[in-house]
Amino acid sequence: MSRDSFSKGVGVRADAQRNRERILDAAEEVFTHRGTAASTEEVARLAGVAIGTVFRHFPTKDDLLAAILKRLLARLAGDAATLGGADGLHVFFRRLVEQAAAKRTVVDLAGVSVPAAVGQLGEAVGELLRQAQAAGTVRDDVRRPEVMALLVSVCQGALQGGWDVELQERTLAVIFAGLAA
Amino acid sequence: MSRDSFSKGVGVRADAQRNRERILDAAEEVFTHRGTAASTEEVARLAGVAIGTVFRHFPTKDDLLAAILKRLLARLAGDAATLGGADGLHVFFRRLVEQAAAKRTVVDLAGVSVPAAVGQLGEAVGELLRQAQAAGTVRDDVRRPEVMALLVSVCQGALQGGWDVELQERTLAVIFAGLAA
Amino acid sequence: MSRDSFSKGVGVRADAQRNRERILDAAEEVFTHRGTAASTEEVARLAGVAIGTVFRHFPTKDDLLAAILKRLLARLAGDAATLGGADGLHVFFRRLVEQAAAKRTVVDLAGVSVPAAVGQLGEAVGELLRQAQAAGTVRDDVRRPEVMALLVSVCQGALQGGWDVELQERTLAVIFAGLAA
Amino acid sequence: MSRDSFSKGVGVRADAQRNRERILDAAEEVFTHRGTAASTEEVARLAGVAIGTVFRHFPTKDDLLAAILKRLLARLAGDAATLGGADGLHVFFRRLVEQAAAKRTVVDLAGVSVPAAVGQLGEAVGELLRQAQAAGTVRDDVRRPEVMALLVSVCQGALQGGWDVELQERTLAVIFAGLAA
DNA sequence: AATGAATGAGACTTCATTCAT
DNA sequence: AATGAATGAAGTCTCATTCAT
Repeated sequence: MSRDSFSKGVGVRADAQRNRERILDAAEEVFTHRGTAASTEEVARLAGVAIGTVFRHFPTKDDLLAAILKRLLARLAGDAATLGGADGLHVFFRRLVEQAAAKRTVVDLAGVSVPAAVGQLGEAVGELLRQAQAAGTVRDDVRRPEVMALLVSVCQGALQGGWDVELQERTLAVIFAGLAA
Repeated sequence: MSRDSFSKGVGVRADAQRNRERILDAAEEVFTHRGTAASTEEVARLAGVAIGTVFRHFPTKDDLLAAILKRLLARLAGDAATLGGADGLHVFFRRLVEQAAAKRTVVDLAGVSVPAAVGQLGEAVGELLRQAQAAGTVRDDVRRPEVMALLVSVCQGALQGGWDVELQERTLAVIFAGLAA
Repeated sequence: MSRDSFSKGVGVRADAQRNRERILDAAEEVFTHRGTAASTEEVARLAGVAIGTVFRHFPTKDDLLAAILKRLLARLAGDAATLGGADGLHVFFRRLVEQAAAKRTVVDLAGVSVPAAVGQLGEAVGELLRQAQAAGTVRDDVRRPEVMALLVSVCQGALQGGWDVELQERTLAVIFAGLAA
Repeated sequence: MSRDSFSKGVGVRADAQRNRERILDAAEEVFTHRGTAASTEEVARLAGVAIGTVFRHFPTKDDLLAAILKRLLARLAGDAATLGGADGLHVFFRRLVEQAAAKRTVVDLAGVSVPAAVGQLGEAVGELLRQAQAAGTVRDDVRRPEVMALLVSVCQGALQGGWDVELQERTLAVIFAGLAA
């Protein structure tokens, strides 16, 4: 009956876990493209589960949104951790902006409580900043808060106007110049 | 304040105009603080009119949002027109960010049709940029599109994190450095 | 000032009367083409008066509908009075059906109180029937109520399916055969 | 009445089906007596379900109206199929008129999309006509379209004036005479 | 008598959430 | 643990009717 190699109890949990992921994936896809106003039912449909299942895993729509944001931030922090060196910060910056231009997640998620999650991202960015300053790519008096602020700002901006690649590069160029030693 | 130079037979119109303004003010207040998802009914309540009156003036919620945006942009363009000189652009930039930090309007209004209005703002910013470059405050190869992009970005960013004055200044400092000759 | 040859008081009344007619014409046009669900405001627009004027003349939408119906029936009764002879009834019948196919009035007006007005129409039809029977065109045992019923029925039917001229003729042919001696 | 031959795992469906029928019944009752302008909320009330349930089953008021019409036509076509012989057409005709006199449905439903459903009814009537002509009860040159037209007409007429049984019979008598050989 | 802005009840519809199966 | 039907509050919008000018 249970389709796992372990006991029933564990089997069920595996199922549940699988559903949880599918729901999160679907939710990211849906809210990312249609904004947070999209209906939870559409998420369920895309995830291939019934609406009740969504609410069993995330008792509230806000819980679902928060979970997406948390996962997204964790992913970004992971990305950042793989970078480093003189221009790790720059690469991360650009990468983030590219993502934001394609998705709406970060923006619309504003308002959802973002407890510790941002903390992780902040630390990762701090590390990149430290390395860039050590390499002399970034001025020494630049501090983490404004880097974070610029990061968030440009991401938000990117998904507004319909930036093309050139505009994105010219905009980043100004910021990179401002950060440069 | 101005009572108008006519007075006979235009009485009702004056009332309607007064209501129109009250509705716009209320709408700006409401949507600005709660986002565009706030209800039209709340706008009516704050404006002190019945819901039907709101819809008589703005047949659709989108019409109302568009009207707010239009008025806001006109106001900003007007502001810009009074500035100039070496650091007119910088002043305008900072002023805008301060406003955005207090309001949500600009952000959430994205998606609403923004016909010619943005045109005005773009031109005003272009003029400020020209003057700043003439005065040598801004590098010559900087062009209007990226200035607009940065402007929008930082406004968006400002109303996310809850920037304090210091963070705002440090963030703008990076951008101004990036723009500098 | 008053554009009539009599006293001011009469002048004003003439204006009001003119408005009343314009409103009735507009209402017939509007309700006839869009059904009784059309808005009173549209009637006012077509009549070229303000909505308040419509309600001054007809305190209720139902009053307006009743007035249209009354006028329509009076008109039909007048038409009938000009006919007669062996086939006056047949001509009237056909004429009515043609009208109904183009308008919706009679149908949708069902439900509105139709006090004495139908009386007039009934009498006119009764007279036509009498003459047709005198001429031997219609069977003697046919009575007014069923003629009225058939009249109403075919009018209603005509504005449903989209009858073409041929179908209308074939349908009337059956009824005329049924009435024939 | 019938409990269905399945029973496991289809429980909810049975409930839903039951509700669907209750809503259709309620809707037929309501729209039939008050016209299509009656509110969907009243339908819900009479059906004993919440308003949301009505819209879950019929996403639009028009969908609900169309469903009623479809069911009504199917029922009529079924009735017709059980008849036949020399006076099947006459019986069907009379039966339909009796129904119409009590309900408003057929009339007001005009305008709602009536896809294939009418087709079924048309065929059934065609068959009755053929049999009546074979039996010599109806003239050979009478064709289906005018029979349908008369059918519709008299139904419409019946629910206008408040026909009593006698008037109904006298009216049908004229039509039957017109159809007779 | 006319105007037209304002009113507010009520219509349709959506959607987060609950709960019987 | 999953399903999906049911719920009902809330939102947008329409329109008959009132009333100040």
